[in-house]
Amino acid sequence: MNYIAPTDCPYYLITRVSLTLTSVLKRELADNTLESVKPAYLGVLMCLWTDTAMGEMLSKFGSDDGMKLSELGRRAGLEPSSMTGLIDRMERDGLVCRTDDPVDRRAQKIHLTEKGAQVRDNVFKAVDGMLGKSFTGISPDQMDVAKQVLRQVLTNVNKGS
Amino acid sequence: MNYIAPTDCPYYLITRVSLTLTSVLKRELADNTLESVKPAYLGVLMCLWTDTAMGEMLSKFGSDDGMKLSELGRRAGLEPSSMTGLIDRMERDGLVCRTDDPVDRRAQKIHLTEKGAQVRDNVFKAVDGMLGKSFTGISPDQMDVAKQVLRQVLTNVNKGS
DNA sequence: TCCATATATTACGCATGCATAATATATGGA
DNA sequence: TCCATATATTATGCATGCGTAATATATGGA
Repeated sequence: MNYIAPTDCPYYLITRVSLTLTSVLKRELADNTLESVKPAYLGVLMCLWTDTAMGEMLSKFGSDDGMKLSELGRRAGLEPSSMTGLIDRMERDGLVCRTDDPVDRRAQKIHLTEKGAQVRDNVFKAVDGMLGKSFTGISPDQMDVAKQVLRQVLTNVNKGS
Repeated sequence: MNYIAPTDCPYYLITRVSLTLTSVLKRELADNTLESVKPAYLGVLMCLWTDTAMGEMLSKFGSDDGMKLSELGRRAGLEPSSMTGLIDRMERDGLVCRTDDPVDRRAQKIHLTEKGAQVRDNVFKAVDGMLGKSFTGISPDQMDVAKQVLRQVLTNVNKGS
């Protein structure tokens, strides 16, 4: 019969969990009055928050050089063509803004807006809430193995590129 | 600094692996001259193949009652509103067809076409290829733990619904 | 200086999924 | 029989990502 239960197929499990976690995150964000923050914004926001923190640590208060759209895409793991729409939506939702790169006229710099910087702590709360609710009943050891497996998949597939 | 490496965040890992596996599967399907089979079709096809096999085992050769669109959605884990477009595309690509349900005039029955039945073995080959390439270097024990973790997430989140 | 090549963005179309609302049909009582 | 409620599908719009092609700008030699 060759019948395979869906929950035995790793592909089914992973795609389903991915959608599920995104859905839970969306709810957590809404519960924290963060309707303007979509799950897909996380990668970009993390990069910009980290970058800003780095800048402050280096005593460059208020400098905010911004980050190139292409560099953001590389760090967040998204194709350039996916970035345009993403940054469009984030700009529409008031979290970031674009400026021309003063050095490279092909490029744009992406900056956090004041709002984009302020939502940081609440977004972390929402993410923690999502992870807490979703991963209850799972031991740290199990979690480690699971993460290792997922990392291995990324390594396997990216080996050729 | 509160900096978290992307590969330490389970959410990042899972969403990334989900996209990666889908991309690998798409390539495998293309390599097996199965351009008309999109990754998203898998769930529905599996249900219909299984159902047909069951029917044959019960000596109902050629009966093919088809399966209700709503029932397919339940089994594949998709919302009804996601099913319309999916079945539209599968019909466009020649893998299934709709007929009216003779018993329930609200419902439609979805049937495999001849092509939809024939691609079965090659689709299994493509899925096996995708899993093989993606999960090399992972022991059965690790795999079991990973699957258990993913199942637990689905259980945790669906508990309330 | 000038061209071939590389890089940064954007434009467009497609695939997938969800939520909400509309429509048609069933179904279980009053 | 008739209505309130439930179920099956579809229509619409949005979010997310990808691939390909077009456009603008950089850059490293000849």
